[in-house]
Amino acid sequence: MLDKTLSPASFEQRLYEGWEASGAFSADPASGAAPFTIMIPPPNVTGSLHIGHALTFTIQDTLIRWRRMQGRDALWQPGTDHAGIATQMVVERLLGSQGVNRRDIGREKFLEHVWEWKAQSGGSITRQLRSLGASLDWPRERFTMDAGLSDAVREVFVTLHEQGLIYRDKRLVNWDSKFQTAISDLEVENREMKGSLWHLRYPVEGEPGRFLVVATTRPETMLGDTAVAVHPDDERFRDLVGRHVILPLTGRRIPVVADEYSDPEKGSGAVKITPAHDFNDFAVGKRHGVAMPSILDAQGAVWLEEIEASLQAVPGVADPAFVRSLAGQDRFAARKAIVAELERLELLEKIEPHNNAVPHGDRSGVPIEPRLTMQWYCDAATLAKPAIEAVETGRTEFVPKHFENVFFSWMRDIQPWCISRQLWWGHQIPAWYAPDGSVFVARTEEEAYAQARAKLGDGVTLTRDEDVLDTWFSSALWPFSTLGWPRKTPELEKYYPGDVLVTGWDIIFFWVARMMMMGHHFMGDAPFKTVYIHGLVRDEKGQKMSKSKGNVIDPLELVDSFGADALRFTIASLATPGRDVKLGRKRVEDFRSFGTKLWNAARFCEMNGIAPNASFDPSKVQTPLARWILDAANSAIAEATAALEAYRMDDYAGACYRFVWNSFCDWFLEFAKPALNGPDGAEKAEVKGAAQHVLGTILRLLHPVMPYLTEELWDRFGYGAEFSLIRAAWPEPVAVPGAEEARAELDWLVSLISTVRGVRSEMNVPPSVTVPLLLQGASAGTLARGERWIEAIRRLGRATEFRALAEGEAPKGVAQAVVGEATVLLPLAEVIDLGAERARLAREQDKVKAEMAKITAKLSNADFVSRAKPEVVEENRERLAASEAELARLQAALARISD
RNA sequence: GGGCACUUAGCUCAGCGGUAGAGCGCCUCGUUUACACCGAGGAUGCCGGCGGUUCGAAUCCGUCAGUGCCCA
Repeated sequence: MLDKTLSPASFEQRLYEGWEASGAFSADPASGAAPFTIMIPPPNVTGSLHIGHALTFTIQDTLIRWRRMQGRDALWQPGTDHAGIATQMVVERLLGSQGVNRRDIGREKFLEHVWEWKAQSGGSITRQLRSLGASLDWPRERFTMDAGLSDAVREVFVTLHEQGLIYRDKRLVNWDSKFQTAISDLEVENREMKGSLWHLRYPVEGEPGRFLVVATTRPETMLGDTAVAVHPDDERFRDLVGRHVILPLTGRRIPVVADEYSDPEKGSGAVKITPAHDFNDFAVGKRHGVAMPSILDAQGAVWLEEIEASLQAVPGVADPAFVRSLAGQDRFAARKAIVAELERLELLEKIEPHNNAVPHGDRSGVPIEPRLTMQWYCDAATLAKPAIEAVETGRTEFVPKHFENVFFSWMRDIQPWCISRQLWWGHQIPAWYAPDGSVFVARTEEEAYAQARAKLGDGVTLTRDEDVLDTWFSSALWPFSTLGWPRKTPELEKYYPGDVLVTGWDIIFFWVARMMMMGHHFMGDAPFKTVYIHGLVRDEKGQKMSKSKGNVIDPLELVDSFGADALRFTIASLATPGRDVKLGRKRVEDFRSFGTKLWNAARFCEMNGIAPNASFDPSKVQTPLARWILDAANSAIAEATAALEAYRMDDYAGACYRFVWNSFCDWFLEFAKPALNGPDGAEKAEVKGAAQHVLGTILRLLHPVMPYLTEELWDRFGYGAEFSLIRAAWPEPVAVPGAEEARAELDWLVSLISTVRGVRSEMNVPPSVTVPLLLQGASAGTLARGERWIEAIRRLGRATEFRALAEGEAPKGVAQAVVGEATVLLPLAEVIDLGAERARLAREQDKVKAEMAKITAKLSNADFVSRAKPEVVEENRERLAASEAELARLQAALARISD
């Protein structure tokens, strides 16, 4: 016997372990079944499960479970990425708390600590995913630093290098001065900051007393200025182009150049050019061939080595001693000192308040410093081409489609991808340097030495590049590296390309773009056919969840409180493609009742001896009720399947919800009660047969989104062996004889009962009062139906009998309502207020009249009749006729009580 | 500054050319033996504004306004 209340905690863990132990999550490369593959976008190994994960993995698990039930050989590839910066940061902090600095213990020792950390606390997310019910193929779990995946990384690096698609270059990078490494554009977030615009006076050479005023948000960088740019059309500065100004403090003589980058509307109209510390200035500097000295070191402190030689004393303008005093000062301290010095020299024209977007490292939180360094780059533009083409030709499709624009705009303007990172944790770059600076890129050190000896002779000593690769470099290979590439494996053969990548729109550039670039280049095909983009989870007010705001909700806590199924069903119901999901505890609490409803319906079935019956044949059913519910189940199956095919989790959940609650519980079980309470016989047997069949269908239909509850009921009822629902067949519509007539009959019955209930409620008839239903103008068919359903009508319509109004019978004080061709009279002389009933009927009439007026207006429009589709015109004619008939019946009803 | 999305019942959102919907909330009623995480009934909308296309527009097109996001 099922418990009176549903308690998910009592079975979730047991079921998960049962599935896992039985191998239900495992793909089988040897099977002949068509594969269905989802590559988990590998979460960060340092991460723990947050609500955004719950969203994305619920969607993925729902798709995987559904396809598995459809008989596909489902592979859902689990694993984590090694998260270079994040992991190194975590371990450094840990060591720091023990007073250990990584530089003191050295690279090797430090990496031992990282692996130790990983073994102990890394990947807790994979354990947490289990409580969500995620049916990942755990024995296949991979980590981007695994040996196999590392081989893939080396292979890709060397190959791309050989092909000229990976190269070293000295360019500006986003430098994170906290972690002292280059980071990607995508790891930079712009923060709107209140700052200032400093207007600085640069003395014009050869014209004492004349200044060119430049406006800057970063006065400290002026030490590295090598030009001033003005707009070529700007009359104010035309005579200065080609001449020079004296850079204050350093005394350097720098040219005034004409460049369209300078915006005459902004600031003073003249802009200082610091090529080594600003991306725009870098471009201007390149155009004009000026020097590019760096003036900050890796920590963001003033560094004079590259400008020392050019320092020159200029009375009242420049003093090398002051500049030297700045050496080693932090960039922000230096700013203060420089501004003060300029002010003292009266070279500071003014300071304006100014808001600007300041780039910050998304992990370090410190302002990013553009820095000119030698790094490894990947020619992303070349790799992007086939990926762009795949989306253009529809070989890879985005759902929803408009996200393709985001993808295109990024991919078509993609910059060289800086792939080296000045970290210890990650894939060390397979490049070795000879003392003469030659670079040898090879799969192994031996190979590198072989190359080096061939070129430089025996006895050469190589040192390996200290840097590691961007974590995304290895994640980009995930769709094939996890399958064994570069080895040719059965898995690679069978599961590449995958079917769908599921991720949020914020990650299009990271996973989607890079996986596509590498997939096309190395596998000759896109890594997935569909990219399903979902939204981000926000709080109930639509705000982004963040620890600092304190508005995060913990999915594991929600699972504890309401069960994994409730959380999953809530997420599915709210997951409209591409739209952000506003989610709070309350929403999950509300949706929990759906699981309870299903549980109780099952419990009712159990109490009535409804049990799995394999010999039940839905094509043989006779009763309208069985036919009707089986037919409705067919519709639900069709709707749910279509919704899943279209990645509409909300529609899928909605279709299940409506069928279970509104069709199965509200009407079917209620209509079944008389038969179930009645004597054994063919009718009862058939109702029970239909009930068990439909309950089984419901469990299978809901399993992808509510795996635990459905499996528990499946097992308890004995629809199959323990833990077998996960592998049960996805329901298919069954042939139901006489479905159309059954639908007509049950629709009529529902309409009759609803109408009677409505009238009673409006007339304030207490439920304890039961009355006869007297039919005026009812057809023989209707009367026969009433006969058949008398028990249900009594029970649900609070009626004593259902019969035709006798000839000459004229009960006083009736409430009336039109149902189909008939009018139902409820004799309520004792309880009814005739005035109220008249008013009610008049309101009904008004409604019908308004409806008629609308339709009449349409039909009397000649253009409508001649131009609209014939079936639309016909439909309106029918509706008008129906309304006219209803109005006539209402008028008759009113007349009946008017005297 | 460029681009994208959104604006429908009190709230959260479906619908995207042919009778305005759901869930939650609200109001009324309810010990009918599955379920109060329930049942029955009810109210609530110039579908952001203005133009246009169309026989017909919440739905298509322009435009304006507001909101959010991405890129610069």
